[in-house]
Amino acid sequence: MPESNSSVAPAKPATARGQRTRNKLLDAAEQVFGIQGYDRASIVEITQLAGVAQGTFYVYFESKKSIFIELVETLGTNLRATLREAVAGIDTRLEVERVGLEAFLQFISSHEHMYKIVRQCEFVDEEVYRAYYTRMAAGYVAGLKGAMKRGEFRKLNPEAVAYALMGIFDFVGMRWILWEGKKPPKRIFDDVFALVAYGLTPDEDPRRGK
Amino acid sequence: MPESNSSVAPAKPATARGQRTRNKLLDAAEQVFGIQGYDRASIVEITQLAGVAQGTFYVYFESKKSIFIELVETLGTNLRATLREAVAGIDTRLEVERVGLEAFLQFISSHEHMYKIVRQCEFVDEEVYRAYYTRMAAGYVAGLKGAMKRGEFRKLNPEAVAYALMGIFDFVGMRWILWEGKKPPKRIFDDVFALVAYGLTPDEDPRRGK
DNA sequence: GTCCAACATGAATGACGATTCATGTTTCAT
DNA sequence: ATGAAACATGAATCGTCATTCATGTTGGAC
Repeated sequence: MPESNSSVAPAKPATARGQRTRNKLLDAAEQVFGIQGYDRASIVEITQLAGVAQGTFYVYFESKKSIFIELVETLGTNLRATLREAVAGIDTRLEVERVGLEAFLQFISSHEHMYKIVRQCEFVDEEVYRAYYTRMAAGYVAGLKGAMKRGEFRKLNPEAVAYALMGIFDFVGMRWILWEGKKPPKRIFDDVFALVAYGLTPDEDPRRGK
Repeated sequence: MPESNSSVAPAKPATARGQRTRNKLLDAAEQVFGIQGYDRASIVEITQLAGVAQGTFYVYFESKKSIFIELVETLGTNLRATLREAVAGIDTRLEVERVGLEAFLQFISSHEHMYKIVRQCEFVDEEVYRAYYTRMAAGYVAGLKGAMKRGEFRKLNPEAVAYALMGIFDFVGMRWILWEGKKPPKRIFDDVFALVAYGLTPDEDPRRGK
């Protein structure tokens, strides 16, 4: 039996040329999806930007949806790996938060299309979208639990805290990096961090806090 | 001169019947945009759900885009009004935060499509999208400044705090109301609030805090 | 150097959907 | 009651796209 295929998922490229073309398509797709959004993005535009013919797209990807999902999952995996590496070896948990925020802002600075791509995903494949956040949250929760157990952090529901912190990062990134086009000034960064660390309530003890 | 029109913006309805039909279309559009997303939503589907003919749509709206924008702006205006009323007359600012969070969660509980509609807006009209958040932030900043001046809140950059808090609310709402389908349990709500009020750092004074 | 799997091509197919338009129907001010 | 403005209709128009396919081209294993 010589393969029963007809329109199954394309195999991974077998040669270097194939790999190169596939990557060109992924890069182009990240641009186009990021700027136009999923539905307005067209395969024509992606292939043109990648410098290949329309049909070539289907040599490497099963569908418009499948390349999009691959993009989202890759971005998520890379972000999580980046954060993991950034905080590896840091021993105080509060410092982990600071460095994590810094690394997050850095990452999205160099992947300007992440936001739009991830948000579009909500409409393309809800499960993939949720997985993006639940996996991120899971990593977070693990760290938070440890810090709470050790008494480094106030004892709160770790998942609630994880989503709250992700929300802060997301919105601060949107406001400054996405809208302003640059990392927030130190003054902003420090104040966000102070809010996370100490909350809105001023300290009674004037020696601590700002 | 009897009107030079041909395809200008439709006038507001002049009769009660017109008003009713227009509202049916807006309601249907909220459903359809919220479920399908902007691009996948079709005028056919909106008019069918509203129980009118396709052509009727263009009696009241200039385009698919214009009804969508009207929806976003109305939702934003209503949310801001709701929050304003909810916190009116509350004198301690921390209590304002608590009640505001509560009211926010309540509002989105009864407008399950808000999230998706607002997020789609990023791709439909970026300016409208930003305005949604900048207007919300502006209201917030005003309140925060006052509380900081009075010493009720730690002195931090009010805009940074506003976006951080909006981020928290947004993500907590997404995680519990959107994904779980119900308001977060009290335990979650309280912990989110505790984080906002006191931060991650545990109190040295064991009398305060959880 | 040959040859074949892998890769590349771009025109054709088939759907779908926003908007327009020519034509009816209803409302209400007089 | 009545006529004109408002409102309602749904078929027709004009584009746009994802995906397929029949056909060429290429690289590297032997």
